[in-house]
Amino acid sequence: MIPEATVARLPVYLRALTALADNGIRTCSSEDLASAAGVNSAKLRKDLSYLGSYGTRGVGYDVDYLRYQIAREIGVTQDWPVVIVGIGNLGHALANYSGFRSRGFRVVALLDADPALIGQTVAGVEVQPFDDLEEIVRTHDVAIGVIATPAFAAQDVADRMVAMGITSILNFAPAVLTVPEGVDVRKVDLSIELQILAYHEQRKAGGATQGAAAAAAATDGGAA
Amino acid sequence: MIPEATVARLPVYLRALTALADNGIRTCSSEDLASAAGVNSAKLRKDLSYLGSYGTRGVGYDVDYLRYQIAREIGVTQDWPVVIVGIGNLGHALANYSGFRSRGFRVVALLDADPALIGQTVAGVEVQPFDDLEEIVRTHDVAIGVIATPAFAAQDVADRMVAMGITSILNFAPAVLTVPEGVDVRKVDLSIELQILAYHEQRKAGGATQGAAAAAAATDGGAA
DNA sequence: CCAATTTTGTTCTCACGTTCACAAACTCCT
DNA sequence: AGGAGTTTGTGAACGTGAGAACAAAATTGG
Ligand SMILES: NC(=O)c1ccc[n+]([C@@H]2O[C@H](COP(=O)([O-])OP(=O)(O)OC[C@H]3O[C@@H](n4cnc5c(N)ncnc54)[C@H](O)[C@@H]3O)[C@@H](O)[C@H]2O)c1
Ligand SMILES: NC(=O)c1ccc[n+]([C@@H]2O[C@H](COP(=O)([O-])OP(=O)(O)OC[C@H]3O[C@@H](n4cnc5c(N)ncnc54)[C@H](O)[C@@H]3O)[C@@H](O)[C@H]2O)c1
Repeated sequence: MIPEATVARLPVYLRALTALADNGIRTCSSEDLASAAGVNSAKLRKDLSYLGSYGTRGVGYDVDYLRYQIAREIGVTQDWPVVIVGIGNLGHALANYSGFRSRGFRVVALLDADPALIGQTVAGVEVQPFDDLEEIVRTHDVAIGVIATPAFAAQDVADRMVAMGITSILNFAPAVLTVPEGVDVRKVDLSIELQILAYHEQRKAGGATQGAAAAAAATDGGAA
Repeated sequence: MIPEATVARLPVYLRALTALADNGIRTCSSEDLASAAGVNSAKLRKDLSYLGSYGTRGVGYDVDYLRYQIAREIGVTQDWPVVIVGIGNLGHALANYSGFRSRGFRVVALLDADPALIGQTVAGVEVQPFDDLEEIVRTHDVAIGVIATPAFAAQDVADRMVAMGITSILNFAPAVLTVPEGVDVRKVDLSIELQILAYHEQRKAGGATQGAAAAAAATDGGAA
C-alpha cells in the first residue's frame, strides 16, 4: 500500500517532529517539516498523503497529532521485543544504545556463542548462550532479531532465528543472507557506505590515482 | 556516469568476488556471481557493463581481474585515511573494526571532546582532542570523516570537518546534516532500520494493535 | 573450417519514485 | 459575509532503475 521509499522516510519525519515538539512548536507547515527532515516539501506532502489527510489547508500540521499518526502507522506505538546475537565490539555498543528504548524497541536478550561472555552483564542485561534463543523467542514473542556476529556465522544464526519464528532481521555482518519468503532482512554495512564515499571522492579528485587528493574540484555535486 | 544504484552494489560484488577467490574459484558466470551477491543476473551484467567489457562471452568473468577492475573503479586500490570523531560506545566499536583496514580505509585519528578520554589508547590509536582535527586533516590529507557523537553535536562537528577540507562524511548520529555543495554525506541510522522492520512486521501481523503478534500471516511478501 | 552451445553486453519495456504545478480548502481581516 | 492570502493534497510530467529478451561473440567438438 505505502511505497517502500515512503516507509523509509517516515521515521525521519517522526524524528523531525519530535525535535519540533521538544522545541515547543505545536504547528508546522510542510515546508517547515520538510526542511527539518532534509527533504523536498512536495515529497513530504505526497508521503503524508499515503497515510491520510492529517493536515489543514492554509494552516499546516498539528505536530503532536501528526507524530502520533506516523508512529501508529510505523507501529512504534507498541513495544517491540528485540534480541541481539553476537555481543562483541558492535554488540556491546548496540546493547548500550539508548535510542533503542526511546523508540519503542526493548532488548529482551543478548546472546553469544562464546562461553567466556555468558553470564556477563552488558547494559544491565545478562549475556545468555545462543541455544536459549528458542525459549526467549517463545517467552517474549520476539519478532525482530539483530545479527552482530562475524560474517561466517551470520547465515547460520539467521537460519536458527527463522526456525524459531523470527520474521524480521537486522544484519550488521557483511554477508548476503538467504531467508524464506515472508521474512524481512535489512542490512547495515559500514564498509559499503565508506566505499560509496570513496567512489565519489575519487571522482571529485579528478580520478587521480595517487594519494587522497586534497583539492576537491567539485565536478559532480551530490550533497545530501 | 555510473548510476548511483549501481555504485551502491559494486562493493557487494567486490565482497562476493573476494569470497569466490578465497574458495579458489578463478572464473565465474554472471549467474554465479549474481547468486553470491544476492541480485538478479541481468542486473549484475548491466551494472558491470557500465565499467566496461571485462567478461568473455561463452566463458564468464575472471575473478581476480574483475575484482581488480571493480576495486579500481570504486577507488579502493588506494588507501583512504579516515578520522573518527566521538569515541563513545559506537566509536570504540568502529575503531576496533577490522573491516576498515582490510578494505583500504586507514583510521589515522580518533577524536573526542571529553578530556577524560584524551590520551587513552583505543585499538592502538591514541584519542586526541577534537581541536587537533585541523592539523590531522592537513598532515594526512584526510578526505573522509566519521561522526559518532551524540546528535546534538553532529552538525557542529560536520561544520568543522567541512571547514578543514573534509568532503565525505559518514554520519551515525540521528540528525539531518546540512553541508555545502560538493560534500557527500551518507547516514547510517539503526533506529530507522528497526522502524522499517517494525512497519512490515505490523503488516504481517494483520495490523493487530496489541503486543507483538507471533503468528506471521504473510500477507505481503518481501524477503530480501 | 563450420555448426552447436554457452554466456555476455545491450536494447526495449515497464514500474517506481521525484518534482512541478495547481485546484481545493481553510483562515484571517475588513 | 466576502475577498485576500496560505497551505494542503494530488494529477501529470519527467527521470531513474529493474527485468525480460535477444543479438553478438566467444568456445568446443566434429
Ligand atoms: N565493530 C564494528 O564497528 C562493525 C562495524 C560494521 C560491521 N561490523 C560487523 O559486525 C559484526 C560484529 O563485529 P564485531 O566487531 O562486534 O566482532 P566481534 O568479533 O567483536 O564480535 C563477534 C561476536 O559474535 C560472537 N559469535 C561468533 N559466532 C557466533 C555464533 N555462531 N552465534 C552467536 N554468537 C557468535 C563472538 O563470540 C563474538 O562475541 C561483524 O560481522 C563485523 O564485520 C562491525
Ligand atoms: N551505540 C550504538 O549502538 C549506536 C547505534 C546507532 C547510532 N548511534 C548513534 O551514534 C552516536 C554515538 O553513540 P554512542 O552510543 O557511542 O554515544 P556515547 O555517548 O557513548 O559517545 C559519544 C561520544 O561523543 C563525544 N562527543 C560529544 N560531543 C562531542 C563533540 N562536540 N566533539 C567530539 N566528540 C564529542 C562524547 O565525549 C562521547 O565520547 C549517537 O548519536 C547515537 O545516537 C549509536
